[in-house]
Amino acid sequence: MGRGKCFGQGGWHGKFHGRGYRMTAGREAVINVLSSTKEHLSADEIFIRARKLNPDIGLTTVYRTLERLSIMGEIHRLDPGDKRARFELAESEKGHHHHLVCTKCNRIIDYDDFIDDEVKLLSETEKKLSKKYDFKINNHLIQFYGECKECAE
Amino acid sequence: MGRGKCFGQGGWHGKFHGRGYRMTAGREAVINVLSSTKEHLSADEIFIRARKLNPDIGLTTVYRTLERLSIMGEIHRLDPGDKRARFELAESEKGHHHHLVCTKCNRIIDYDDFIDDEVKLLSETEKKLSKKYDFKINNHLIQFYGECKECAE
DNA sequence: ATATGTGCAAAACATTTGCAGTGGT
DNA sequence: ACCACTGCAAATGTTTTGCACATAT
Repeated sequence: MGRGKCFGQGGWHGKFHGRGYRMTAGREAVINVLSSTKEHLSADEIFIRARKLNPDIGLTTVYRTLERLSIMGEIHRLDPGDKRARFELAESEKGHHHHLVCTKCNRIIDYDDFIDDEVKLLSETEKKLSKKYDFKINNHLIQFYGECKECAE
Repeated sequence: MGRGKCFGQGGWHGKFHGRGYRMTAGREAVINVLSSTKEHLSADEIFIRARKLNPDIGLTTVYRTLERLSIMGEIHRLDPGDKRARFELAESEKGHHHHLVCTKCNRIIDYDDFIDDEVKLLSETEKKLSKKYDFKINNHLIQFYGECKECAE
């Protein structure tokens, strides 16, 4: 998106501005938190870390920023078994991967092994399903559930 | 509850009894609700329907029954974007399928087309992942997100 | 200038829990 | 008779909302 020299790192300013939204200190803090970790953080955990970067930020802003980013397709929202949503930067930022979810401790492990075959099959399936169900597919979620090695009994 | 001489339909009585749990009127109502629909109902929706079968049932019992059934592996818990969990009988009861989730209206469409290729690839992947991450995989969730035809703009 | 973004406190919401009583085995 | 199960009401924890003010463009 060649739009000159003066927009912030990662083009975030442009991503917001281009859609009629504004880049603010609060949003920057949330994005920096998400950019600097591989963990899958909840809104509250993001809030705690973001406050270190910008002590003025409120939890409400974190929620609203996450919603905005989610609508923009820049983050993915994960809903594991426990009832707090978790968030990660979308694939365009971090590389495509799928998840192993531990049903005991709720840990989420990313994997990107064997992804190529999966993605190939999935995109064929997407095509067929789109046609058959007249459904516009934007995204997919692949998760395996089980017990991680720490939780194995 | 007249269950005749042996164990009730579907062997539910036996499934509970065999694990040291009891079959009760409340549980029967919840199971009958789940058995008689293809929809993905929330706890509250199950409660409303179960109350028609058994007016004495309480919402708490619905939640506790769903948790029990989930632990027993008899139902799957789905966590779509909105924040209420939804439930469906496990594959052993209903046939294996995957999901299309509409991000506008939260409708969930089951599909079982093209499932064979998917399942084949998935079970190979499961094997490799289990070994590599020392993770005991019990289940998987495949969902495509997008817009259903009613919501297409 | 102006509409978008914000923090705060209160509300909304699904889900869980404590407890005393009920009921399956 | 025993202990799992129950409903109720209250508690919990997350996410949302109303509002007056602040701020990016």
